[in-house]
Amino acid sequence: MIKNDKLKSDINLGMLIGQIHRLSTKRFVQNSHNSGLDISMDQWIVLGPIWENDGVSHKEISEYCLKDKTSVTKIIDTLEKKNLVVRVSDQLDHRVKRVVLSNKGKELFLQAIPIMELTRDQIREGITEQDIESLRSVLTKIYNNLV
Amino acid sequence: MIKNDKLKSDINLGMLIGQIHRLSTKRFVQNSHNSGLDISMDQWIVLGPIWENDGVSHKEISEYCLKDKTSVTKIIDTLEKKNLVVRVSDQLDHRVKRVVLSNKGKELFLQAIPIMELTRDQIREGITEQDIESLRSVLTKIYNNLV
DNA sequence: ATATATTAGTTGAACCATCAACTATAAATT
DNA sequence: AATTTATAGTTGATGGTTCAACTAATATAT
Repeated sequence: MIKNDKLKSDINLGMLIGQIHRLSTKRFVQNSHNSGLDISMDQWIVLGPIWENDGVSHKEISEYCLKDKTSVTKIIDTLEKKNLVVRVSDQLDHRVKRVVLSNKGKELFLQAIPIMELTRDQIREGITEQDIESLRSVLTKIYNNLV
Repeated sequence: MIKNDKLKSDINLGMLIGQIHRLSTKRFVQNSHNSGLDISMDQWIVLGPIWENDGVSHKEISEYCLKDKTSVTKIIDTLEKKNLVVRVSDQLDHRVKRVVLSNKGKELFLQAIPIMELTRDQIREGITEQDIESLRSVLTKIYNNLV
């Protein structure tokens, strides 16, 4: 049953991607926890553009992180609850909200950088730069098929 | 800042994988919906081993699908609510629960197969078999680093 | 044979994703 | 200038993931 085997192999590829997504997220959170940091993968991802560009809007965060605006709203809700960021209304366009890092947020982000690097090294152990580039290339093709 | 660029590129790779995971899931659900089927990606994934091997246990589903046992419990909860499967206690080992497809479940699964194939074709458009094999190879290495 | 450890599955809480419907504001149309 | 349309962000509902703690049953050790 060639057809069935094909189907199965696709399913497995999809499950592989899903599992890697889950496991790498989990590994980052575990590494953070082992260093006494309380941060989730998605919180880290959303903090990134705020760190790079203090006062960036939800929409910009959304585009940068490839996340839905609803998800961004909710992650910023929890970041705000944890006093890591503050929302500020734009003075010119009252629809947009700009997000600013608190000192606590800056501190956390700085501490999380080496954790991210550690996680990357664990994920990439024994994998060549060529492998990574080939991975990135195929993933980009798939991404473009889906966008 | 070589170091920062490296970090950024890793973040992007992780976000790319996350986004592909989300988008392909979304595409499958949309395609299903367009054909009048009500099924999520994870429900489809869990139905797979039950279809292949009627009466398979939670643990076996969990291993096959690379999903946590908690997730499996909850997905089967919703499958059962939708009358697609039934849980049956094992007669020898009273800890294990075996999951059986209902007729409605069989019917849905059969209808979903072409949807999955369509989704695969959309995802793989313009991508060679070699690309896929190289993708699978690198993903497998990453997976092994994380397990 | 009894005590201990392991295994299979469940529950509740916290977080994230998606959808649809919503508010408020700004931009475009006429 | 008034109406319509588009944009930015929020809310509530449903589903999936993880963690930690739990129940119930089996397997192991002494």
